[in-house]
Amino acid sequence: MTLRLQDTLSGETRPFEPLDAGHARVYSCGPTVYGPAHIGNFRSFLFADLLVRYLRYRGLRVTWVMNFTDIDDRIIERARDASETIGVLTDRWIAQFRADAAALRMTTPDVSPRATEHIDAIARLIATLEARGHAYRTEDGSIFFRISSWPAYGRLARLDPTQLRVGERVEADDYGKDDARDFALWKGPKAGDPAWETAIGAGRPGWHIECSAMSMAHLGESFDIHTGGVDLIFPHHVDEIAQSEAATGKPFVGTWLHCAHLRLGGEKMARRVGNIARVADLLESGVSPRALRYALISVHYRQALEYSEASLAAAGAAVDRLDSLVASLMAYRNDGDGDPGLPAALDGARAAFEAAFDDDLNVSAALAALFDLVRELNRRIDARALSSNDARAALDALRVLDRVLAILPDPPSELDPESAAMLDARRIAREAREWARSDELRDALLERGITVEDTRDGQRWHRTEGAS
RNA sequence: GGCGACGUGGUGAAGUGGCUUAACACGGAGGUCUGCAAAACCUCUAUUCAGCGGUUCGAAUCCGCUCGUCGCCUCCA
Repeated sequence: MTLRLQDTLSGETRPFEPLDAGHARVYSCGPTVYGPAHIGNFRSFLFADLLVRYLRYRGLRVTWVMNFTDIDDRIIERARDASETIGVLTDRWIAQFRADAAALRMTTPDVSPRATEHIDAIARLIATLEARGHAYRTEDGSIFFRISSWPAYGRLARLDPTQLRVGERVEADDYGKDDARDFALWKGPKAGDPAWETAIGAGRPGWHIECSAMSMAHLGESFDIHTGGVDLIFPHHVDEIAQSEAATGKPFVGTWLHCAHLRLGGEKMARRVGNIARVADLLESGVSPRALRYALISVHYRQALEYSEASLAAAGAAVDRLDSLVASLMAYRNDGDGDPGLPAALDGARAAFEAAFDDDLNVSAALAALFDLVRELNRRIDARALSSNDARAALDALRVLDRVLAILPDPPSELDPESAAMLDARRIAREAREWARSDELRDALLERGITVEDTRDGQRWHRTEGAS
């Protein structure tokens, strides 16, 4: 069995085969850093994270590029409002994004290019488009892509150009183009706006061309996978394809993957709607970052996902169940011969897990396989069927699957000496059946953020989620 | 107006022609274990897959219609 992915452009689900055998090159449209990303944005970034993690789990080398759009109208506007430079503003929000991403255990991309650091590459790409007759200039120094020069335009979005409701959402055109459907590659200089002096003149890049230039700069003119939210299909990705392929004459991307929206209150989460939630705010209010990650990744990426307090609570409970199992396995001690059925159970779970992910990243089915294993292991723990070595092997197997999911607790760090002493004192009190003293110490440890539970193997402890 | 997606239990959600009289998680009810607590385990919790009609030996799964929800239609992940 191999990984099969559903490509937005062709609509087909087909086996994934990288252009270079054994090396997958992936580009993900990253955030525009004019403010903090919301968890709907993060759903699509975590979907890309899951993809990259699974490709690596499958033994592929992966080069993952996720850009920062650090120049656009909103950034200019915000910087002006705050009387600061766009560099100061975008640095701040990039730092915030990285903190949020780390909290959610998003893999750090191999390259995180910034648009403003690729101005020359962008200018060169535009110059090529001009030379090939796909672009034209307007009086203000802007350069547009001429859609009529590219017959395949719009195929990704399956849009009929004659049916577009031109004018409905298009603001009064600031830049004056030949055809309403043409899009800006380069925006001519405007008083007060940042501009760069380049071989194609002064100005700043349009949005779509950035992603073409940055992906090609780091992954080559043709690469394997391009991800983003469904709302980027049109116009962003449609335009990327047109300008990239018009410039190079080569196929741009092998597989397009698009993540469905996160919803809140039945509607797409969007600043415009006002129904957004932010990572930092949620963590501030005590939400466990792993529960949030679980809530955002636990549904198939092409399925709209409703976010709510209840879904977050359910995710937290599911994560707790995993934590309990991990704690049980770590505390487990038994000198017996071991469970002859264990290897088959572990292998079966792994096979089911992989089959699910191979099927276009069916994470719900993969989680079902994981939780089937959880119940199976708990049963064996209760029955004292495992040996100490079995418990270690089971834990190792869980950690292997977790290379993809990244939802298990971190291996526990050392306890501070004082807490360790309290834990030891409690053990002694329990051996003396001094229950009041035992309960007192349990409460005191809980106040220090350490939850203690008693098992046949003695005490086991874990750090209380959200308290650390 | 155009294009597209979706509608499965109290909730989220797998399953897309027979292996499923429907995974898994959350929630609920009862039980076991236990100094207490917690966890865990066991049993139960959809004769049914928006509605109607059709195809088929057989449909949640294919086709048609109806109803409903959501998304995209120029810079939103």
